[in-house]
This record gives sequence, C-alpha cells and structure tokens, in this order.
Amino acid sequence: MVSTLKPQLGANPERARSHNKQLVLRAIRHVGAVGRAEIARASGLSTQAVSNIISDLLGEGLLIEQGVRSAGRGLPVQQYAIKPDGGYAFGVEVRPTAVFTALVDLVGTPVLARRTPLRNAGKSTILETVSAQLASALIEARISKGALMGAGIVMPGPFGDTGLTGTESELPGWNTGDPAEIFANTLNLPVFVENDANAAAMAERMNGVARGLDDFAYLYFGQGLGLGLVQNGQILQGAFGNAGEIGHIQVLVDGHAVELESATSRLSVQACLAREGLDVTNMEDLISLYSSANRHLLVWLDKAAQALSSALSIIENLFDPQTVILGGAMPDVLLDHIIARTALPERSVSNRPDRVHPRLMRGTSGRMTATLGAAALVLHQAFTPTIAEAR
Amino acid sequence: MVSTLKPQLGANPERARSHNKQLVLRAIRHVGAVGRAEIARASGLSTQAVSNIISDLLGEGLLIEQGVRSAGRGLPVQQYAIKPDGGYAFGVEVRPTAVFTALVDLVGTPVLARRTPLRNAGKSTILETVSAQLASALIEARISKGALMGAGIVMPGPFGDTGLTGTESELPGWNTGDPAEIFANTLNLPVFVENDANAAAMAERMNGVARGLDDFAYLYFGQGLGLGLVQNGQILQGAFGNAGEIGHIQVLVDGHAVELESATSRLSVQACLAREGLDVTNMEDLISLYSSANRHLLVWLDKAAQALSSALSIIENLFDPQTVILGGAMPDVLLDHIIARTALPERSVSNRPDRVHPRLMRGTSGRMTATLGAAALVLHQAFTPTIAEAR
DNA sequence: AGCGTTAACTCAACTTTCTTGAGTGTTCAA
DNA sequence: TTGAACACTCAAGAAAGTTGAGTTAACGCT
Repeated sequence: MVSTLKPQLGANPERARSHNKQLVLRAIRHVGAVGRAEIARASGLSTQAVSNIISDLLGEGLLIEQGVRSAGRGLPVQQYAIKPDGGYAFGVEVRPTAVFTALVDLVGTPVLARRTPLRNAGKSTILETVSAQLASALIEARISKGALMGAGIVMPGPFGDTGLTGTESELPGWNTGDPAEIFANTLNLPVFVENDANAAAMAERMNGVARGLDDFAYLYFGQGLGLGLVQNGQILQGAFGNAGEIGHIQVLVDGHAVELESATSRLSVQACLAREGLDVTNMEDLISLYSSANRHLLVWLDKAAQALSSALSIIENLFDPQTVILGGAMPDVLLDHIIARTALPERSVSNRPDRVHPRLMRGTSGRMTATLGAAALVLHQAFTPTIAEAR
Repeated sequence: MVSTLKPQLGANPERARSHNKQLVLRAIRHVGAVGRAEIARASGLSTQAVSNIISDLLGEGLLIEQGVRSAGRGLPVQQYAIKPDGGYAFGVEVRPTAVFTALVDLVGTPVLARRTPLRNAGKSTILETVSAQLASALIEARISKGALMGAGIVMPGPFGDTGLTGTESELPGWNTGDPAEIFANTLNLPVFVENDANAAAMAERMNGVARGLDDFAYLYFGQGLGLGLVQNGQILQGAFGNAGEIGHIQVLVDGHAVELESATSRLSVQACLAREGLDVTNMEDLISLYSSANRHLLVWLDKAAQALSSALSIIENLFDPQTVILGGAMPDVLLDHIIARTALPERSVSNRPDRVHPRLMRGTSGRMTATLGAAALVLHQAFTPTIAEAR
C-alpha cells in the first residue's frame, strides 16, 4: 500500500566535498592539465574552494603538479594532472572457458593483462580464479591492496530471467544473487558489473576514440553483437540492466528479415565460412583470409554491412548519438572494411550537416577491449560526481 | 587546441540546499503524504535537516500539513503534502494551425485548457498568441505571474537540420536560434522545450499510468509516431535533442519492410481509409467507424499492431524499460484494440516472469496529452534535484 | 492500569565546507 | 614605467549540515 521511497542522496557537507573532489578530478582528467581558476569557472565554485580541494587531492596522492603555463596576462597558471600511480583498477572479463584480467592505473594505462584458462565454468571456480589473479597481479605489479580502487567485472548478459535466456554462452549458476555483491564480498572491493558492450564503451570513453564524448553508442562484436549506450556520460542500463540487447532485433539483408546477430558477429562469420569448408577459429585466420581477398568472407562482409546499415538507422534515430563506434573481437581491417561499406542512412536525425564526428568510427578492437573496459568502469566511477546519482 | 571544460555544477551550501529542497518535494510528491523521519532515511540526511527544509517549504507555501498518522509505536507522524496552489505551470503545444495551452497546478491538476487557432504559422504570430494566452490564463485563473514556475513548450521535432527535415508538419522559421531561449525572452519565464512524445511521457509520469516509474518508453500517436524515452527519471534527449525519432525506422508488415510511421499514425489511418473513400478528420469519426466494426479500419488496426510488435521488440531490447505506454491522438478504444492485438515478442529482454507492469499499457490519450505534458516538464524540473545535472 | 520501550520530533551546540574580500606576485600593454 | 589583468593565498564570516540530549505520544507487556 505505502509505496516506498526510492533512496536518493541528499547533500551534506561530506557528500558535497566528495562530489566536488570528483568534479575536480574529472575536469583535470578531461583536459590533461588545468589550473585552478579554470576549474572554478567551469564548476561554479570559488577559486578558494578549488584550491582547497586540490590541496586535499595532492595530499591523497591523486594529483601531481604539472608545470606552469603562462596564458596571456596575469600570474602563470599552476597546472595539475592526474597522478598515474594514484590508484589502480582491476578489470575482469569472465568467459565460459577463460578469465581475462587486467590491472590499469589511474590514467587508464594497462599495467598488466593476462588470460587464465578455466578448468570449468562453475561459479566457485570462477570466483577462486579471479581472487587468485587479483592477488598475483598485485604482487607482480608491486601494488598494495589499498591502492586498488575497485574491480570491474564483465559478464555475458542478459541478466536475470528473460526471454533471451537459454541461449549460447551463458554461465551457469549466476542467476541467483547479485553478481556484483558476490564479487564484492569475495574480492573485498567495490565492484561494478556490466556486459561486454557497455564496458567496451567506457574503455573507449576513458582512453579511446570516444574520449570526451558524452553521448555515443558502441557496437561490440563479441560472440554475438552487443550495444553499449552512453547517454550524458552514463551507461544506459535500462530498468533491469539489460538495455542494448541489439543482437536479436530484425534487420534487412538482401530484402529478407534476419536477426542482426546472425549477420554480424563472430559466430556468424565462423558459421558462414564453415559452410564453405573454412575453419576459422581466431582473428589471424580472418586477417589472412581477408588479405587473400577470400570471396566468401567478402560476401559475408557485404551482408554484415547491409545489416549494420539497418541497425545504424535504428540506433541513430532512437538515440541521436554523437557517433557510433564499432569494435570488439574482430580484426581492424575487417571493421574498417565494414565501416567503409556500410551505407549511412539518409533518413536519420544523425544525417546533419554540422556534424563534428563521423557517423561511424572504429574503436579499439581485440580480445582485451572488454577487460580494459571493465577496469574503465572503476575509473569512470572515480571521476563521476556522486550526488544525485540515483542508483 | 585547449578542449573546453564542460560546465558541471559543484556543490556549495546554497546549491546543496536547493538540491535537498527538491529532493524533499519529490519524496513528498511521490507518496502523497510522508513524515520527516521517513524522508530523512531515504535521503541520508538527518531528521533535523529535513525538518529545517520542510519548515522552509511551508514558509514558501509549497507544502501543507496533512494530518498525523500513527504508525505503530512512537510519536505519530506529522505528514506533509504538496500544496496544490503552491505554484503553477503553463503548458503550450504549438501546431501549424493552432496553439494549445493549459495551466496546471503544483500537483498536476489542470486549471484551464484552451485551443487557439492560428492566423498563420509564422514565428511572430505564434509568439504573440502564446503571450496573449498566458496573460489571459493568469487573469482567468486569478493567479499572479509570480506563482508561475515556468512554461513548457511542445514543438514538432526534429530540431536542427537533419536528414528528416523537409517533411510535413514543420513550423517555418524556428531553425535559427534556440526556441527555448526565444520563448524564455518573450514570456519572461523559465522555459523547457520538448517534442510531443517526450512531453506526453512526462505527463504520464507525473499523473498518469507511469506515476513513479523511472524507466519507460512512451509511443505517442500524433501526426506521425514519436517515442518518448524516460531513463532513470530523466528524458533521454540524445546529443542533439532528437532521440526517439522512431517513425522512420523500418518494420515488417505482412512480410514487407515499411516505415513504422506509415503503418501506425494518424496520417496513416486517414490515408488508409481515404483510399477506401472514407473521409476521417477527427477522433469521433474513428470511434464510430470502430463501433460499426468497419472492415477497412480493422485491417488497418491489424497492420498497425503488426508494425507495433516489431517496434516493441526494438524498444524493449534496446532500452529494457519497465513498460511501454501507448497514447496520443488516437481514441482509447482503438489503442486498446491495438494493444490487445499486438504480439508481445518472445525473444525480448522484457519477456521476464517477474514483471510487475504489463509490457504494453495505454496512457492518457486525446488532444491535450502533449499540452499537459508540456506543463509537466515544468513540474518535473521543480521536483528534480539539481546538483550534477549536466545540462 | 501502570510502566518501560519505541519512535518522531525539537533545541542548542558544534562541525564542515564554501564564500568573500583584501592582499600578493607575475605578466602584458600602453 | 606604470597600470590593468589575472592566478592565487589568507583570514574572517556565513550557510547548512550533524550530533546528542531532551520532549512527547503511542504501543504492549505485566
């Protein structure tokens, strides 16, 4: 009867300070090196307040002084930058056969990255493996656990019991309990869980082609095809955390309606080439097929581009993003080929003359994208002001 | 070279207070009547802080005492509620042939609503008409201008120069300058501009079936078909304010790909019936055709439901909303018919057993939906905490 | 019926953090 | 050479939150 109040944070001095700290960090990260006055103007705070906050952050080892810049008249600007070893983030990508882990510093540079095969895909095996990898990563990088700000975990979605469960690539045993909580308890760290596409999008935003973009979409070629949506600088998660399940929508290829994922994904290209007797298991195989201009691969690429054009129309018209990024487990040359061949829909809100970004861009590809993205989730959190965050 | 800092507000005492005030108002609005302790728990503020804020809000005439409720042990709760005449919002919907206006009180109850025909669709004519309507509305309702919190304006999108311009129903002369600013200067009020679908979605969230929902989609039957997306309680606007342009995406009807809007919109049903020699100009005509079970109308409804099923699959899988609402310029009986006939996609993240809301619901329909939604934009703003709002 | 427990709310003192305004040092331009 | 522009610091003051003790009212156990 009594509808419960959704918790949302009020502002008290402590939270205000924390909010402002993150605001300052974000501003410094955004431009690499800035002075206090500029931050003050952008944030609506007094220079004094910014000065105090920066001196705090220096004390916490999150910032370093970064020389002076004399900009026209007046006292030269004392600039500050993020201190790379001010903190670290642990990124984990869980797959049915292996766990990928990476350690990333505060500016997003990978310190180490590793692939660990799994004996089995059981929940406890995964938790043990991740724990062990975290411990050994800390030792290898000579970092204290206190310097770890958190862990990002990439797991195959969708989460919970949906109409899409029962499909391939699922991990058993994770439908009960909140994965984030389970990992948080095991690792004793703040944990953020996302799917591969969302994580990849954040990686791109932290240190890739989407740097500084607040509204974009990321199409992630994985086992299937995932969509990561960033709106206003935040990942769009949906009511139950399953937004971006684009793989199952219908698109047109050669006049026929097919599931998008069946035309553009790693499984799709493997299946297509397997029908022609070609056994492709890794990215190198694909690259060599492409460099030899394999006809079947080119046909597949053409169909993938067609499917993508439909998908692009939907994404652009529904989200009106600054750009759409393509990346993931697909060689760069193939992504570039697809991008070059994808017809940019004319009837689209994105077809505007005053664009500054291309409508379709290639992001970081390769096996570690999502893992680094997992770590990027932690960094994102560290650089995002907290008050008024609803969840 | 120097990338500019995106302004984002830091927290100072003044803004913290304003944030907290809105938080308290929102909490009270959400449940109708609450006590201070409960708000304190939900917001993470002390009861003392909430008490102080409430006494402020009482002084400003935004709240009224709402009796005591004895809930178990302890001192009975002194409850508070929004004071209806604590403020008013003006809603405007601009169409090429007429301007719709409405005055709404702080709890969302319409005080008056009106349709004013336009001599022409020129910019100055519109501005004059809206100004005049605002003035006369204040007089008629005996409200001082000071009690007006702002104006919401609904205008046909998309905004700016896109691949979709040059189509029907546009207003000339609004592509230069920011419409919000122009109206704000003319009316001398805070102004919020949105398209019809977004406004309707907010109306539904304020006082309709989406009350209390933070993640949902609203399909608005207007001239065409628009999609209003609410994510985390906020309208999803996209990078250039044109998100939700769903009318032009391709869907399948009887195995053929067509533009969604050509199968489900007012223009579509009019065109379809006109081909059969039936001239339908208003909702009453449609209702009588429906009650006489007109074959052509039933065929159209069937196709609309088919198209909608495709659209629903896309919306659900991309946004993972709590529910999808149908409303707008279409009679309730027709909306209900369409909803009953729309196949709910099985392969959808929304097809989950633990749902609490239906996947498809009917919202408020009728000519004034978007106009009331325009006013709801103002209310929404009044009830939304401000710190960390990025735009 | 009496009395201890529970819970909402208030009062007054205290704390945190921000702002303000005066003052310092550096640079550029007239 | 001088003054304006600008970044930054210092110290005092102001705003808004928290804390802890005290008050009041309802419930429930004896």
